[in-house]
Amino acid sequence: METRLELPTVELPLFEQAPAERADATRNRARILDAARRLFADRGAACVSMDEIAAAAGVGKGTLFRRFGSRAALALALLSEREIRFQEGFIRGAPPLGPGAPPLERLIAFGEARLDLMADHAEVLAAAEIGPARFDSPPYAVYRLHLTLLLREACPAHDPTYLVEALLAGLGVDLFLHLRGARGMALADIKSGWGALVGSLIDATPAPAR
Amino acid sequence: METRLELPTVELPLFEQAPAERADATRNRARILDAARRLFADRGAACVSMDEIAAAAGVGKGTLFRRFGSRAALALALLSEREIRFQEGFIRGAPPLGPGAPPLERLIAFGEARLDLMADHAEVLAAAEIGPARFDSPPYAVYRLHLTLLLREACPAHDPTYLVEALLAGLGVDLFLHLRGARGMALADIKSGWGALVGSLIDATPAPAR
DNA sequence: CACAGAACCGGACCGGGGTCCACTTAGTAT
DNA sequence: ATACTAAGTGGACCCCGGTCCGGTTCTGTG
Repeated sequence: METRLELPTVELPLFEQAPAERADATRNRARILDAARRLFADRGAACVSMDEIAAAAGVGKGTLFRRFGSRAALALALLSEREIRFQEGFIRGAPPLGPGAPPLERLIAFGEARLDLMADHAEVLAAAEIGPARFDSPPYAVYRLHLTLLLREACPAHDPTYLVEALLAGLGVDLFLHLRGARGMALADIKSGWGALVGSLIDATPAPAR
Repeated sequence: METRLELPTVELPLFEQAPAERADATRNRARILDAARRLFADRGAACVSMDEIAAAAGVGKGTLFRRFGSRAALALALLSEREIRFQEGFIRGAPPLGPGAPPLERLIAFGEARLDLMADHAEVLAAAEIGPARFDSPPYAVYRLHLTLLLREACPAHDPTYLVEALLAGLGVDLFLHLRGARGMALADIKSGWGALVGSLIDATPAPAR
């Protein structure tokens, strides 16, 4: 509770990156990621506690949470590399996933790629996209933007806001696990279901010509 | 560890309901539900712990969990009355929600009624439909069946399995809360989004005639 | 090199959901 | 009325994710 005399320093940061973390911090981050990756692979993500990861990384629990903030964020970090590849696929990649193909085909390809991603990393992904916070994750925001653009292009008649979120809900991890598990669907079935969904959605636009 | 001499009594139960719980158990169940309802209403479902409910009900925590099994199940029980009304609406009620209207209109009405339900009880519902277990809840099974029948009728061309689940995902509570909160959508916007979604879906069927 | 202070560290701690089990009690059979 | 038993009870206990804070270590500065 003291009076500040000096004016707040005017920084001209504009895109200055985070002030560079200390060497030991970087080392610990790597250790943690390694340990987590190993434990998750060995015993299944669901059966590994944060304490165990911390112990395996030779690090205190506080450090672990200081670095990653939450279990979900740690899981997300583990997938970031794969996630980035996926995003680049639909942003800059080759058609039909990337630009160049008609929107419907890009939509289908997007869903199928996302389904492949889930098939490969369902467990970790399930740990990452947990709780209502999943809607605020960076990947979700990217997906949302991508689908919004595609839908605007494909069926400008509708306000895409709800449509986008509903479609993304159809690509959620826990739904995926439910479909694969309790409902016994094969990956291919889900893919063709997705195709039917977006196909119908877009064919139905009162398009001038098909 | 003693030998049973008499043969096991042969009951002829076939649909006999659960062996009738003891009087004190019934009384405690009522107390718990009362306490939970009051606390949820007063302070918001998210801010009430199971210990608090047990204490307010004058009951041990063990009892609480023996009766309801989990926090989610307790929340579900709180909503059962309202839930049953909703279900009767679309099973036996008047059109367009109930039988008699064409499937598309029933689908639209179903979504809107479910959205109303969520708007009224979002908090408790969010406590009830949490985690992957939500797919196994009795209401979910009823919804699934209902949508499956409607879709089979409306667009027999497609396998409804995935479609049903995807549509239901678009009516999930946490998506709802996200839309209302972070995305700032009004209830009416969501409803019209739902209408557009199922509308497109069904119009698109290669129907012989509309 | 010495220093200051920010960034970092680790593990004790917290609250919450869920489980366990020794004890009590409501119904039942005699 | 009495004895028996299965259902019921309650609170101590466990594990887990997440927070806090006193002490430590790195790194820019003089």
